[in-house]
Amino acid sequence: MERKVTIQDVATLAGVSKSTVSRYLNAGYISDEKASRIRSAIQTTGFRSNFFARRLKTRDSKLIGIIVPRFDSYTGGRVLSGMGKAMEKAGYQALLQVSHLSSRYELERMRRLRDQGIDGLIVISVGITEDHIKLLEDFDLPVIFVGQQHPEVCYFKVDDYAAGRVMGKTIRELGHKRVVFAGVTSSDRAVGIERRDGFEEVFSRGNRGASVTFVETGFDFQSAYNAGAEIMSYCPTAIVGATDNIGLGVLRYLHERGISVPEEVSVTGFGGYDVAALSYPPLTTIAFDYEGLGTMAVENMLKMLDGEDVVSKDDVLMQVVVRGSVRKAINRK
Amino acid sequence: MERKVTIQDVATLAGVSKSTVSRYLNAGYISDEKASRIRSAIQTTGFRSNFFARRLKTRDSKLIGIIVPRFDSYTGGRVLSGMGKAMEKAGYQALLQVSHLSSRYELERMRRLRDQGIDGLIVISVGITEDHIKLLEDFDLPVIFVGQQHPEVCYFKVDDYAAGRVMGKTIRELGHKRVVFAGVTSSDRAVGIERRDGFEEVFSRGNRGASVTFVETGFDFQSAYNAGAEIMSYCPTAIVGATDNIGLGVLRYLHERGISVPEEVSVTGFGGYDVAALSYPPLTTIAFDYEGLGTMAVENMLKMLDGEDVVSKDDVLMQVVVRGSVRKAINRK
DNA sequence: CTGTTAGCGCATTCAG
DNA sequence: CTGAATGCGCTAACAG
Repeated sequence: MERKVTIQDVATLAGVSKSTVSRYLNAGYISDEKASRIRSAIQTTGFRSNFFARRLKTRDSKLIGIIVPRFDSYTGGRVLSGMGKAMEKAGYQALLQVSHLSSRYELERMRRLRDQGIDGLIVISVGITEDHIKLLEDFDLPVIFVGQQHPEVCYFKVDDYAAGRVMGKTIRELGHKRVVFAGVTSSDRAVGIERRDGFEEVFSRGNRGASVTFVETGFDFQSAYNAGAEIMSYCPTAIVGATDNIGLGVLRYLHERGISVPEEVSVTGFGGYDVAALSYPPLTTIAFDYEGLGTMAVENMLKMLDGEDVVSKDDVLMQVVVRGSVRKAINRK
Repeated sequence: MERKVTIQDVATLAGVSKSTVSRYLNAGYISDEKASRIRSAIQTTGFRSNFFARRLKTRDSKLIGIIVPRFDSYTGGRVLSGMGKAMEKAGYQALLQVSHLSSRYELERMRRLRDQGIDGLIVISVGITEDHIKLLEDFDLPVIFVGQQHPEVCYFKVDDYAAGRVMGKTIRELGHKRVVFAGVTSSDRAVGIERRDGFEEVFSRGNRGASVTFVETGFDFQSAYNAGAEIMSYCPTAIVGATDNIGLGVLRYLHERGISVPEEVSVTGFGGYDVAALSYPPLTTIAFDYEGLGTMAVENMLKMLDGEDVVSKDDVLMQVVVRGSVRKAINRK
């Protein structure tokens, strides 16, 4: 347990004062001679400045708190990846917390992170509630939400409503009439409500004989798979999963039951997970630029940290990816 | 920019001294009366103790640095997930960095993290080199490596060699003779060398007429796909991918070329990615308990932090998962 | 260009 | 049980 070497040790060894060393460290005015003496003193002592002492003075930590719903999620991974790039470029680090897809945990993590000396907080949220707004009142640091929206906060997200509409248009134009929308809890506004509403809006309006039945599942592959029987009980010609995971779970169910896709029923998802290209048949989906979303969130956080104003954005790039899992409906009588 | 409220403010408002407040905060001796006065003072001021000041005194940060190869990787996500659970339980947080699958970056991140006031460091490594060992010499904090091994460090990993052997046995028993092993760079000891060596050892030894050709690809799906033509040029009856991603990439290539699996050629992977169950046909693989690995790494880090000794472990649970992508070889003349 | 002097906010002796 | 005093290691005026 060797004593930690401090800036003082370096100073005495180099025969200068603490402040001179500090200046050396922080690009201040230094004569070449002393600079080199200090350099070698640091070398021999193996000095490394104390992170906490420094931060106690300077007031900023170069730390951004990030809350993700899960670690092992495709979407989260992509968003984080985009965030990582932007943070790295700016010399920031991530302090990570997981909400386990729970609003309660999310709030708890927000509170905890706030007290950890971070400069800003980014929450990949599972839904922005009144409790969030209330909590934000005694936040003295910038907060950005990702993936969900609320008029009173700064957020960045994909346009789930538009995505739903695009999907509605796609399925409608293929002539499908009996559709099951396999979605998630409406406590998730973006995925649970917006995608569904967008879909129904375009698909149903003035579409004679069209019906869309809602079946609720969880977010994971498995729970979608489990809902397979219920879904099929409605004899749909198309099944729209609210996420690619759901679409894939359904696909698996159908495959095991020997129900052929897309001949007997079309299946789609949302998200653009690259693994969705590997299923059999490959899943038609709407691909979002999650990485871009992450980058955008961080870049705007940096702006906020810089005192600039930022405006929320909910129309991150997306793209319909039509693959083998859909075809024109055969509307039997 | 309202002044930050400090422990002093609370003290004066409550009519006690700073130290009493500090004691209140840290479970010291306090009279009930003062305790409640302090409680309400904290309430009204909205006091929150300064993270950095606290850490400057107490010397520990409850922060564990973690380096992952990528954010958007299945394996990394699972390991992180396991780590997250264990850290949470112990009240630790993760300071995250990405190595981008590069040894150079990995070293750089290790250095950076070391100077960030973390209590310990866990590196999901892409390969432990001499530079790592050298760097470790002036590390004054516990370091654990995950996924790779080296006699001079503490590490936790799955038994890649054994996994290779198991796969070798599996393929051999199915009667395959002409095999292509689609692997990765040998700079990755675990995945690039151990899995391959284990496979060859069991598959080739005394296996009359057996041959295994090595084709190098990257870690990602796409580069495996790109290697498809080269792989097939050897006319294998079985293709063993060093990871599930590689297996899936190959599968995709074959599917697009109309080469049927497993009728014409068997394909396998390593890892147990859950998406590998969704491919067509579902991929035979060896599943590792990555989440358990992550948990184990953190639990042992906590031990080290506690001054206990820990021993490296390289035999994390694994399990062969035989799915539709393999069948008995038809060894035509 | 450089040394001296003050704290940053908190935890922790040490006397009461 | 409590308050006063001290210092963690560093940066930032302030005078030279």
